[in-house]
Amino acid sequence: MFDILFKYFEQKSGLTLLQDEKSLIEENFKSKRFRKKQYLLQEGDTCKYAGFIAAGAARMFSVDEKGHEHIVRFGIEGWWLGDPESYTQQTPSKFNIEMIEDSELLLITWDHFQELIAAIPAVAAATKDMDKQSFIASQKRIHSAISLTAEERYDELAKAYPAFIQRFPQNMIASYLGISPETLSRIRKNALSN
Amino acid sequence: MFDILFKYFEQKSGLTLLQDEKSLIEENFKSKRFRKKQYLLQEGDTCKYAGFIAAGAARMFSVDEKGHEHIVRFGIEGWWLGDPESYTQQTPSKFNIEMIEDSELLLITWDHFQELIAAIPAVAAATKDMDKQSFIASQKRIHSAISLTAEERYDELAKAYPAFIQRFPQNMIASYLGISPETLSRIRKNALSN
DNA sequence: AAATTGACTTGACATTTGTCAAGACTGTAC
DNA sequence: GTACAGTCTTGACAAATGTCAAGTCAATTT
Repeated sequence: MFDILFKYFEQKSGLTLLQDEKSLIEENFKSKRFRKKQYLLQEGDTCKYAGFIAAGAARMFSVDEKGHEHIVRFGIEGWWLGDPESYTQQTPSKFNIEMIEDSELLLITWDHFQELIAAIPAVAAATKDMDKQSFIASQKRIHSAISLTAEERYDELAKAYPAFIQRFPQNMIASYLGISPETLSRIRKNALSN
Repeated sequence: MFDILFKYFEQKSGLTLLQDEKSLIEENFKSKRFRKKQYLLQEGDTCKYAGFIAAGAARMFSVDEKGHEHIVRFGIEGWWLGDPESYTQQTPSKFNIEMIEDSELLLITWDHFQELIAAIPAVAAATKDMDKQSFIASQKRIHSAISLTAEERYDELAKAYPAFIQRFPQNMIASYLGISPETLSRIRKNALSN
């Protein structure tokens, strides 16, 4: 069950983990099962754990005054969950993280993560790479948001992450794109005739 | 002129730079003046240098098929310029970086930056922090883009970066927010009566 | 000083997107 | 098997935003 995590660190870092290092990782993460609709983080709470998704899927979202949900991020196997701001600074989060499917998460606190980074070069390198890639991906999404129409944003998502389209309900995809479910339904309808 | 850069590394890292380290930094960066409207990076070129803004201001933007510009990022004194994707992977960029004012930049190639990171703990720590903060800031902007109206996005920007509002022309602020200059003009007009 | 350019505003109108309400359909719970 | 909740679709209409064109103003150039 930790294998996917070891593989992640090794691939991202380009290094190989020693047996000792693997043991250290296992000691610092704790594995936990989540049922669909269960929360890893709720608005107002501090993000105590970052979670590596060994299996399953989740979403991070906010809820506005009108009760509308806005999905900031999806996560599937091999991705990380957590509100970076709340996690690194231990401040209350504005977001919720909820499982979309039954999931298996590997959890770690900020302090334990810092220990691993200090002790294991592969973890340090992988983390660094992760932050950089996250930033690059975010820039792309910002660029889409300010420069494309709803339909273009949908097409781009379908192309970049086709798995999302099949795996997540349409209303969540709409929320992720920042449009209403009705608009997305109409976009998809139009697409058929093109 | 390098003082602002030294201060940046020290503040971000919480460490103090030794004299040797300062010298090493000076050797690896090169200082260059840019006139207003001059480009640091043009679409299609590879982002050879990252630039630390010692003085001045700039914008990073794309141009779509209709000739419309979309500003992904602003930069002012103490901020960095560069397309992270193009810079770290040395691939052609989709963006342009242009000075909004006469500016003084401290430039460094990717390879030289890696050398500094390896040699100077304060630079390594500051860079790590920078990536994390950039990601957090990006997440906030994504959240605004998908959940707020044009007016709310403007208000948020005015609150978070009041300096931008005074310093940059309205049409650029509009482009940054992903709205037309006319819409921003009307938003500002309405705001007066509230 | 006259001409030119760029930034901003304003009005009229078009287009996109959101909202509300209703209905079809599916899978799940009881 | 029936009821129920969730998801998606569709239509009618409202609201937000974009587009085009014209005009003002200030700064810059000639």
